[in-house]
Amino acid sequence: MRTPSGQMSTGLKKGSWSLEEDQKLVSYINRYGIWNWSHMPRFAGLSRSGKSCRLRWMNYLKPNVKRGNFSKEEEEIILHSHSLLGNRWSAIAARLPGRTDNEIKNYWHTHLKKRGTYNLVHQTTNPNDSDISSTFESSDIKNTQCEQVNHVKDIIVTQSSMTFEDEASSSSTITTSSIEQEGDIKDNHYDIGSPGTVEDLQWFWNQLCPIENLERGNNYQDPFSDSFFQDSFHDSISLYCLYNHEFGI
DNA sequence: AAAGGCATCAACCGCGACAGT
DNA sequence: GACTGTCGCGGTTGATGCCTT
Repeated sequence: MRTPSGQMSTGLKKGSWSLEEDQKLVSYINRYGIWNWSHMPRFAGLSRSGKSCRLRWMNYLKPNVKRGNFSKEEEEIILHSHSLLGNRWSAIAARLPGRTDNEIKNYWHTHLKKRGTYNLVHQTTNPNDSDISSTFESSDIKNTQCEQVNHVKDIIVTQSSMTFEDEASSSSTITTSSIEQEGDIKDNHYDIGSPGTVEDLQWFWNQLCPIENLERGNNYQDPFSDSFFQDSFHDSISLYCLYNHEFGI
């Protein structure tokens, strides 16, 4: 890792953090909390930039930061999320409690990037795992599910206003005119509830992921274009919530 | 054992978004 | 609207350890 590279011209230290610096930062934050990253280092007795302190805290010192190897489940979530969100590491990190965007980004570049897609991993590491793929054995089921996803797409595309609350929260709130017409809505909001289990999300991701859909064959229509996913508005969890509401999956 | 290449990952940097003045 | 300060994000760097020759 980076070695302590002495003092900058500004008098700020760069490079790896020492144990003493870590202790200073942790004890200061535990005592006074985080109030201003720019000014905090001086009060904490650190010759570091605010940015450096923030990064150190967020990626290493924060109590709930999870260390160690990624589990298989985490790996799959990263692959799925990346197929949907691209290099939006913070958004991906939001799906993995305890993991930081930096850690996920590093893990992607060092372990997952070369694998390409979730499907490749799924096939190579779970040759006998048929729980998800078996869902698509019947073309009728495929078509029905594809139609359902398309229905969700249509709703989204035709909405003039639609907002999602913080995806990390346990519930999502949607404001849409068509849902309001169909559901029991109060105050123009519809509480969808929990997005569901990991398995539910995996299934839904399978529905949405354009790369996987293409790999399933020409008769399986890609419900969304690539450009659709480039819009950060169309978050996968939120889409799943909407789908869940529409079809009660 | 030594040298060179490669992989890993903590940390840095630049930029954009946002809020306050 | 312009300016300034702060924060967060994503891309990149570079020191270290491991592996191969």
